Amino acid sequence: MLTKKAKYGLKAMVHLAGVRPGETALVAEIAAANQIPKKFLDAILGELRNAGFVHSKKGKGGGYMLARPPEDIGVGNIVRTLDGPLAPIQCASKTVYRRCDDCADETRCAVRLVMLRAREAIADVLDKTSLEQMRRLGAGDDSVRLLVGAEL
Amino acid sequence: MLTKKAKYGLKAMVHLAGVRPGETALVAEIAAANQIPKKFLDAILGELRNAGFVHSKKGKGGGYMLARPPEDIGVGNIVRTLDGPLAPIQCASKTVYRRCDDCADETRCAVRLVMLRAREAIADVLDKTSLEQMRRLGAGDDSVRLLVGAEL
DNA sequence: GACAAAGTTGACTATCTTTATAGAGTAAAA
DNA sequence: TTTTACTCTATAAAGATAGTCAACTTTGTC
Repeated sequence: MLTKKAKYGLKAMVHLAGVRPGETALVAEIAAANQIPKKFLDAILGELRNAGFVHSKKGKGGGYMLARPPEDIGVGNIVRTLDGPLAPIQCASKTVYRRCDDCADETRCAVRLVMLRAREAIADVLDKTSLEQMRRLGAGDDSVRLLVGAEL
Repeated sequence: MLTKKAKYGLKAMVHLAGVRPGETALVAEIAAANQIPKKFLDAILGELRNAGFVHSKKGKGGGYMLARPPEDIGVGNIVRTLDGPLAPIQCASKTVYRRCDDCADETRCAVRLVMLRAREAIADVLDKTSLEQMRRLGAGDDSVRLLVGAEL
């Protein structure tokens, strides 16, 4: 389950992908537009800044902006930054693998073997979708739908 | 992210799928074999019983057993029982859909539209894998691998 | 057959960690 | 000197786990 942190973070990133390049958006503005508690969003954007996804500027005319064009930002990596690995279980993660302490032989752990496949499936969606594609989905731009996945 | 509850529950179900039909397994036994805190497993098996996945018998010779043959139990439904919907986000769930309060027009919510695809991908793995297939994966039975998914 | 004893699950509480949020105030830029 | 991001602390809810005792079921024994 995606936490609210990642959900809010993704919404904020989509918002930022929607402002004209070079311009900034205020935290208060993003929070109001997306119904996100402002203080929480403060912390989330802080993390995204530390991870290098966004830049910030203080003072009048300040705010947040994307650090890179939205085509170059993968949705999966945003989620990883805020919620940790995509894998449903740590021992099935490729980026932040960690052995389960409650597993004698992990090569034969049925749960892990199934979750490896689940991880693969999730990553296949999130890592192949860019922030820009995600934004267009929400904008009702049908041209991306085929790229991202079948119509539901 | 799968909670420990679901992880432990799945391990217990695999364990139960491994005992001879008609026989039971003790909570203490399952807990020891899989390194699960016994008390926690008590509660988990209680939920699985209420959901109709397992039967329990008290007293000497008692214990837990599967309520149905493991071929008829979907991994996805076990996870749903213990952790709730598979969808990373409630508004993308098909079984327990609930509207996001922080979303004006959900048909245009970029986050939801991406997560619908993620949900689809997860369900495609977990709902098409039976408990028996999962057990065989862990048992090193290669014959199921092609059915369940590509080799990793 | 009655009854105690032992083996089990089941239910209720309590504690600790993580998630989600709020408040008040600090630092920097224009 | 106003406007904005940033930090620090605090609090409430949910998840994860342990402890205690109650309820039930078999099994032996007198």
